[in-house]
Amino acid sequence: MAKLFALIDCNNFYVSCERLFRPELHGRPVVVLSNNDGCIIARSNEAKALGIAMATPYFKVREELQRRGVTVFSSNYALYGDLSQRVMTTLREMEPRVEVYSIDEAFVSLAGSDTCAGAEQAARIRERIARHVGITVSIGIGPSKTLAKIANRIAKKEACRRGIFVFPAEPDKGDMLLADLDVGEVWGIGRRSRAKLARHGMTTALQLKKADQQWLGKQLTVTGARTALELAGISCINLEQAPPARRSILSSRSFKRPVRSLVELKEAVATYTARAAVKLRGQELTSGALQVFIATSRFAKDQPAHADSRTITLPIATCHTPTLISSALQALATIYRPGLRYQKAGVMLTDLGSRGRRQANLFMRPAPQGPALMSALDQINRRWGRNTLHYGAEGIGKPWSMRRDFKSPAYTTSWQELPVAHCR
DNA sequence: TCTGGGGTCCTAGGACCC
DNA sequence: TCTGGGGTCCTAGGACCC
Repeated sequence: MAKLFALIDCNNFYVSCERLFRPELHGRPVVVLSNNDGCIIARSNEAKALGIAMATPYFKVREELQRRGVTVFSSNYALYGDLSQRVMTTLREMEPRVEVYSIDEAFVSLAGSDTCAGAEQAARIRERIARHVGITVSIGIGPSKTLAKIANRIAKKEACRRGIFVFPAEPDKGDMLLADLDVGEVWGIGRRSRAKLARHGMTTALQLKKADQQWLGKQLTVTGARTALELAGISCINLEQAPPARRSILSSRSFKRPVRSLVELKEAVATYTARAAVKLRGQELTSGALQVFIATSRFAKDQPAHADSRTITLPIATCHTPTLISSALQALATIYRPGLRYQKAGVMLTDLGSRGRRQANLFMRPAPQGPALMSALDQINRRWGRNTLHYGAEGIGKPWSMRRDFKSPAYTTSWQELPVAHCR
């Protein structure tokens, strides 16, 4: 059976989420910032038209945005995550084979449909998500995931496509599209690979498609060779309906302002560890090793730069927050250097295993009250809000915690912040 | 003052074993 | 006056994605 994929991608997703509750912002320029209000990571079409580039540092354009009447939001992941789930649920009601690829994208297998039937189904999906959730999506269809991605770009860019584009089956038509596409726009070809290919005179997707497989394997490893096959319509990347087991859990943040003292660094590391542990338990996992890292700013050229990390293997795989915090603080103490201006810290949990079957340690016994205590803590925080109960080690004032000056309310996930409709 | 966070996969190279 | 070869496992670093 011939393979056929659709890529469903939410348009300007974070901006669309914010606009759902601020309808007066339709037709106006809007941007959403990354954590710590660092960079611009989502733009409305109007903002794109003003020439605001993706990933621009906010502080560099703050005044310009103000002058041009651009509305600015801090990231509100509680809101985006919730709306993402609604989009995916709607999609699953219509399609049996769905791979959720990111917060705003999903692949669907249309194997067995011809492209015509596929396009009709895409129109129904698009209409239903708009009606049920209020989010507009674009849909690209192709014989491989990579071509579905390219089709999606075209669906989004060319208004005449009405949000849906099928990659043409006729080879010459397809090649014309690929000849027009910068190779750096192809899924899987990043900045480095693009530069490398350019050094060999290859700049378009069509050239990549026609490149010699062996040569590609040597230059870009097997992944690059696979991408070329995908461009030729030979599907090499399968639909992953069940998400693969997680291999690591990371919690890290930049600070609002540089941190010098070990005391504050300890608070931050304890906070991130506690947050990672909540994620760990949420997925019924334990961690066998933990890595702590700290770094100064990459951009402060006049300051001494330093970055270091330390990995600790835990005696027993665990999801017990106090155990993890004490290991993390131990690791931190070995890498901290006084006198530096640290900009960022993080904690990564690795060597993850499922909670049910973990290797015991002959010489140690897990704290008997641990699991019950952790689950009580998680329940209380789920019910009453994330910081209802927390560890003393996390600190109280947290003067280092990230900047979020323009955050919208948690409209859909907090009773206190529900929008209120006024009737007259 | 102010430049995100959370992931995965692949490869090279070292350690170690027989 | 010579320093094999094959295999596995682990880690660090590079590259990519959204």
